Amino acid sequence: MREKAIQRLTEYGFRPSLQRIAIVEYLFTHSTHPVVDTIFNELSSSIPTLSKTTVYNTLKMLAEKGAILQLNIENNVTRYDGDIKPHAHFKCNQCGKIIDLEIQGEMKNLSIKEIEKYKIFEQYYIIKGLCPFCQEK
Amino acid sequence: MREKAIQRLTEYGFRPSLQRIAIVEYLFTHSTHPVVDTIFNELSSSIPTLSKTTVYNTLKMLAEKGAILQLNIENNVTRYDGDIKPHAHFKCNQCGKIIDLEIQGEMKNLSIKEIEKYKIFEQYYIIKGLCPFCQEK
DNA sequence: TCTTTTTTTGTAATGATTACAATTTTGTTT
DNA sequence: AAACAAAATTGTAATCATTACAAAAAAAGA
Repeated sequence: MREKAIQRLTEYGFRPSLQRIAIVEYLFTHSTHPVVDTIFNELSSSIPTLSKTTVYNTLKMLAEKGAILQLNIENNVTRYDGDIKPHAHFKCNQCGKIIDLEIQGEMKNLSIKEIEKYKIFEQYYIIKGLCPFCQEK
Repeated sequence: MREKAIQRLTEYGFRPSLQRIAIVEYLFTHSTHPVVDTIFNELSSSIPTLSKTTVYNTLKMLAEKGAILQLNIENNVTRYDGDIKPHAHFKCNQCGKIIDLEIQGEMKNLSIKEIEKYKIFEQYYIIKGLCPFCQEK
């Protein structure tokens, strides 16, 4: 997993520093759409000098170039995802849980007018509503 | 447009108060994905007693029930959209502009596994990258 | 009209994110 | 290797959108 993290970093033109590798590796091993605070807390034990600013900056930087996905599902927290294949996220308005929904077939088949003129770094689909469990109040 | 706003409100079980009508009507007449501040400022002249909290609360409430769309494209501002047909938004990482991208064909054709178990209130597609203009640096 | 409920309002607090300058680390050149 | 330059990291302080809360106003019901 560490190797994969290094590969992702270099592939997108980032130097694979200790901190960056740890952050990307964390995303690869936790498909939980973690927030900055969680990532920071989890990594602090292995990298005691780690600064939260570094986590913020690194994630932002990586997302801007498309090396990871920045998910703005709620309006108060930013979540991150190491899986950059286009996919969908369901947010339950009741219990707040965020569920990955698998998309069958190619999401790229969405025929968007003149999409070839745009250079795409990130893309994702957001669905909000009530999850099966919360529907039975 | 005022009538359409009232209709949208009652349709989703909200009482059509002066403030609510104005807010929804603003969204209907401005497909610019406005932020709370803009809406508040624009409406203040016609409703001098309007409170920003009302704008916040109203928009949040309406979005939670699917009467309008809450767009969390950037991680620092929430935008709103009166158009609740599923559609896509492109955010240019360079110039920051948000562009509506028309989707041809039914977005609902996205075959998501077990989607019928979920009750959907809001859904939208987000694409980030470089717009045609910014690509020529 | 009186009472109850709903909506709106204003201020104060919260908390995630960023700005910034200093420090450390890494890479390069002589 | 030492010295220098560039890049990355760190910590603190500031910013600012959003929410909490309680009071006031408006609307609905009796």
